[in-house]
Amino acid sequence: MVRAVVPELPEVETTRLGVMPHVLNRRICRVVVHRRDLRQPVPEELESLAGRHFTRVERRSKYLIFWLDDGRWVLVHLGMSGSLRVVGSDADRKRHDHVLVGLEGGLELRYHDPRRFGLWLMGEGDPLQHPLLAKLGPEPLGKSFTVDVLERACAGSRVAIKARIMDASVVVGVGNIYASEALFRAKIHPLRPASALTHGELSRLVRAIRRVLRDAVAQGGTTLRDFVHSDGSPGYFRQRLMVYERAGQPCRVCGSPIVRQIVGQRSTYWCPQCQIGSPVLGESKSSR
DNA sequence: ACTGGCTCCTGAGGGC
DNA sequence: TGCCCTCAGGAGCCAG
Repeated sequence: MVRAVVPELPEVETTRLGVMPHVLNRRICRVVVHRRDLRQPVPEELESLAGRHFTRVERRSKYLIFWLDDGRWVLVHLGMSGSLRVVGSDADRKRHDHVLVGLEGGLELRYHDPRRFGLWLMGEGDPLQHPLLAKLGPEPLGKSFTVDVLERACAGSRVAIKARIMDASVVVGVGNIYASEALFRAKIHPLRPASALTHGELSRLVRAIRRVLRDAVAQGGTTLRDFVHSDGSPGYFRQRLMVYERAGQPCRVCGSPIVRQIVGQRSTYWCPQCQIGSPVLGESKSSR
């Protein structure tokens, strides 16, 4: 029952670290786009990159920024099912390998994305000013994500805290899996209205988000070899999950059955015993 | 200004 | 064995 792993921030960071050493300063021989219809059309400009090379690979939120030697950049988002890997250029192309970046030395950077929710964009200047990046909140592992910042974002908000921490304008990189996991670790009920949390609870939550993401990034490090010369997808790790996808199973701390409910259109899991709090919000009556 | 809901897409898994 | 149905989800966008 291993579901396809959705790339969350740790997976994106692991991808960056895995891909970077193989693509940096290696001349691009050719770019082939097999399917252009991702979330937005893959820019045709991409196919004229032969002769250029990448000088840096950075990450902002779940976006990867590949800097070119002429000042332009390529922005890649993995969406829900995207992955990047480096293979020998003679490796068989798999179904859903949509973008191939051939590099000197017989290597190829390949973008694989069955659901095509991903994104490839090009631009120049400051990528952080791009409309998709300009309004993003702080990086969860950076210094600017503090209790005060979260407290301000939650003040006066009646939204469930789980939805609040998944809002990229509050803090980036907290996807559906890690939102449930962080709330469990902070012992906070996911349905509590954001404004009802105390300073102490928000402080716990900030620490839990950082811990859960940092641990996952650290684990990702052990899978880096899978990014090269592998015919499979990158070996995304599976962190030991405490609640996610464990509905009905005993809580690893107290043994109570884990509860699942749709919150804000997304599956949400929690332990009714460990995560106390009186959700003031009504039942979600989503049709999904 | 907030907030909730819809949308893109395909593969996996369950039921029969 | 095989078909059909449902579900999952990042995040931009839109409407109330």
